[in-house]
Amino acid sequence: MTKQIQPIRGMNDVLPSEIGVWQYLESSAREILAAYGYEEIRVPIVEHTDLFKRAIGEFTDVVEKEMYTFTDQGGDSLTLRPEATAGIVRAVISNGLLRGSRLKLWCAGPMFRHERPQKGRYRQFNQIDVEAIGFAGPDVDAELIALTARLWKKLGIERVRLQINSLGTPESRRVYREHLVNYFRQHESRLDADSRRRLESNPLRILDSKNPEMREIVAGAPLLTEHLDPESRAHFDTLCVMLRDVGVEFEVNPRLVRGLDYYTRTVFEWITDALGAQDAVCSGGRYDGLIAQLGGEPTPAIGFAMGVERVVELLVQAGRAPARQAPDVYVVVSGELATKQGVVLTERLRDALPHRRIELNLGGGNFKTQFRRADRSGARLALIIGDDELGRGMVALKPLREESGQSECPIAEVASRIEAMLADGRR
RNA sequence: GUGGACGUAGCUCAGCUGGUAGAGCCCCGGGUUGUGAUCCCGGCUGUCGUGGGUUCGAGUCCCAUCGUCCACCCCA
Repeated sequence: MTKQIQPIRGMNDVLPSEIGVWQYLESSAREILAAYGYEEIRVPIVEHTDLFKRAIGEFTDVVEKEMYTFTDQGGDSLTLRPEATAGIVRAVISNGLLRGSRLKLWCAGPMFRHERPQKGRYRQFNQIDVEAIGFAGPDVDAELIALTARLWKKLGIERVRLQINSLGTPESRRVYREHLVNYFRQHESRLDADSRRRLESNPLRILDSKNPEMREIVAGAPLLTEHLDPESRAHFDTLCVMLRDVGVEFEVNPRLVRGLDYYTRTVFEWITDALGAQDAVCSGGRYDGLIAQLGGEPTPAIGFAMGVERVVELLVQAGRAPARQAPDVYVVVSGELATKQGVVLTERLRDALPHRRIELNLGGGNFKTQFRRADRSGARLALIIGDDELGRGMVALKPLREESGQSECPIAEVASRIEAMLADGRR
């Protein structure tokens, strides 16, 4: 035996037994996005490293230590995308799609971050990413959030709640940041090691500390919401009113800070208590400055990313994982002639009943074996093709999920007979 | 990057204080020669994660390494 090759840490296979939930989530999302007028865009998984550095921020954890970066044969530094927005914005600019037009786009696929894996966090993970470009809001903010609420409802997910906040403009945030740093400096002796580090790198994150000992200091800190510029204040107030008007419940969390540098004004996050330490299921916000920062016309925009693995886990926990698709008919063959005819008759059956799942027994096996396979497959009907029956121009049909016995029918009528039996036994 | 727990057949796991491995499920065959899910009988599978060390002897002790899980950091 040669040595087996191991899978890469933090990268998972989605097996056929699990794929049903994924498809359920994807098709539900696809449907709702289409209903809101969003169009799919597909962009590369690899981009120039500089794109992410400029978009996400040079000194964020994602860029500093979590990117899969490599040099290609031409000597360029490339990176596997750690998030989707940067690539989508780049594509919009590269293809000249801006020019005053307004875009509603979505994109789904894998992202890559070199982190230590844990529950709900993997090195290759999937996101459904939605972006509305060219809208200043707050109406689009409200609609986008309503879209996500509608998706949870459609999926039957209840263990999520919405938190929102406003980060204001870059200017007001900078002013606030100074207030915050001043405040924490006064209490520096009481800060834990992580928080002291953040004082330099990202003071806003101290507000988000999970250390209970930090709670008191954090509680006394100045709030971002108290330092918003008037326009951001109005924007946020209107958003809150709109959300109430459409019946989306939310909490304002003045300590909600996003990790990526590009966010401005509205930020939101759907969180759950069902996934251990990883509580964010879907989050995003407004990034009014990013497009200009990447070389496009200054254009306001908002977007969010949904963690597919996390939502899949919520669906599984909620018992919303669809059952594996079983065949409608399993074709059992007996005898040399019947084995040959089995292929032909099954193909004809597929012509006649294209919407039915028909599984032909392949690779031989005696009757007992074939029936066992038929049973395990979950098929509702067994179609029996034997040399005896063929000699008389007949085949046999046996229901596998009910008591009623086996019956014969002429080959010419088999399609309509199967259809009748399947329709008959329906729930 | 840091910390803790764990790695025994395809899967779930047992294996006491060291004496060269077991159960259930799955899979395959059989129980009158063409009929499943129950029942009965039989059968297959493991370099006990990997590499060293201690020992007459290690799945069982020690070290290292890889991997999994959970948490920190950070994030979807």
